Order: sequence, then C-alpha cells, then structure tokens
Amino acid sequence: MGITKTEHFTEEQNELAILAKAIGHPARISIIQHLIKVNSCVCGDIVNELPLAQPTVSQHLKELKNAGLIKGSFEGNAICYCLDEEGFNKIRGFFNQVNTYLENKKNQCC
Amino acid sequence: MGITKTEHFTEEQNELAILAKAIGHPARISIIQHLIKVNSCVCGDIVNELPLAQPTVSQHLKELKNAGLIKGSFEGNAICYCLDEEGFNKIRGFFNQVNTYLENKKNQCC
DNA sequence: TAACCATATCGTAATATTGCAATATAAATA
DNA sequence: TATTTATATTGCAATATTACGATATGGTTA
Repeated sequence: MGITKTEHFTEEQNELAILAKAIGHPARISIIQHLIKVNSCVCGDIVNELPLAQPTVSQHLKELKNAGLIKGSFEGNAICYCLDEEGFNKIRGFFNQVNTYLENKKNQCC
Repeated sequence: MGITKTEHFTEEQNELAILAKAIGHPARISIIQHLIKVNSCVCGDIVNELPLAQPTVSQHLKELKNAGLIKGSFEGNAICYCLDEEGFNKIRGFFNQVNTYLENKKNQCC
C-alpha cells in the first residue's frame, strides 16, 4: 500500500519514526554533517556542496525542517540553516535507552 | 524518480542513511522497543504484539536484520530475534558528533 | 522600477515502500 | 510419514519518495 498505519502506534513511536526517516537519506546526512562542519549557519552553499539540483536540495531541506532537525532564518537575500536541537533531543532519549540496554543486557540467545 | 543517488555520497553517509531509514517506521521502532522491554530475545510473539499481519511483520524484521539492527537465531521451531550491537554502534558515533556539536556551538544565527 | 539574486513550489516520471492474502518452506511432533 | 506450527516469500495494489526542469516568489541592488 505504501501507507503507514500510524494510528495503531503511539505518538512517541510515530514521532521517532518521522525523525529517523528524515535522517534516512544520504543527502540529508550530508547536510547535517556539513552544518556541523562549518559551525556557523550555512545558507545556499549547501546547494553547491551537494551533488543534486537546487530544487532537490530545497526539498531535502524542507523535510529536515518539517521533522524539526534544522531551522532557517532569513539573512537578507539568503536563508541561514542550522541544526535544531529540539529534534535531536527527542531522538537522543531513544538511543540512550537502546545504549544502556545494550551495555547491561544478559541472557541473550543471540 | 524514487531512486537515491547513492554513488555521489560517501560510504559512511550511505550506511548511516540505511540505518536511520530502517529505524524510520513506527512498526520497527515498536519492535526495537519491545526487544528492549522483554530483555531476553523474543520470537514470533512480536507478530502478536504488533497490529499488523504476519507477512508485514516478517518484512519489517527482515529490513531491520538487513540493516544490521537485529539478528535472529533458530530456537527449535521458532526464531529468536534480538538487538544487534553492530548496527547501533555505527549510529552512535554519528549522534555523538551531533550532540557534542550542539553542546558547544556558538555564534549561531538561528 | 527593472534586473538580478536566492530559494521555494509545481508538475511529472521513475522507483521504492507498505501492507496483505495466498502460498511456500522447514522444523517439531503425532 | 502426515500434520501442525512458525516463519518466509511471492505477487500485487495503493501510496510515498526521489529527482529535476520549469517556473514562481521575494528580497537586493543598479
């Protein structure tokens, strides 16, 4: 079907899924890494960094923004994007749970 | 197109994307959370836990396994699934980078 | 105001994902 | 060996994603 049955899952599960899904594309990983690397916000030169056409990059930026992983502010002509802590904080909780579990797990069959 | 231009990105970026994408579905989040909750490996009762048909669950398990996030071992008739550290270790590095950046960032425009 | 930037949106084609019924497979037990 | 039980695979329909050319939008500068 291609349609996810979100109504059967908790709000938290759906939210985490949206965040992970947004990260789940190499172009968007690349954008996140680039924003970290150049520290201060970068604007449209993300387009130059990526091997994709401008509309495609714009679309990826939109998805990251919708998921709450980046945010943008106008800076004259251009737009300044940078990481949005809110989104990453939400995922952090999930991975912390996973990691503490993995550190302490016992009696596993595999 | 629906086809990702993986050849333009680094192996690391593609790998991270595959892992995040695999996590990016509420059913698969639910499976991971369930495996943590019941501690020792759970087998086919994941099917009973989820509000999806057996073939659909089987497909989600396969995707998690392909991504290296869970692994299964035969236990007589049934199969025992549990979390695979390898996959989660790979993601941990990425999120550690993000988190240390977010903790120290300065001079942001947004 | 006109021309020029930077960015977003629209429309569309190609491909991927989600979900399930039907069916296959494979081990355990009667 | 036949039956049962657990899981995987196949095939397909509905929808989502990815990518980009063309175009719109909106601020800046000449």
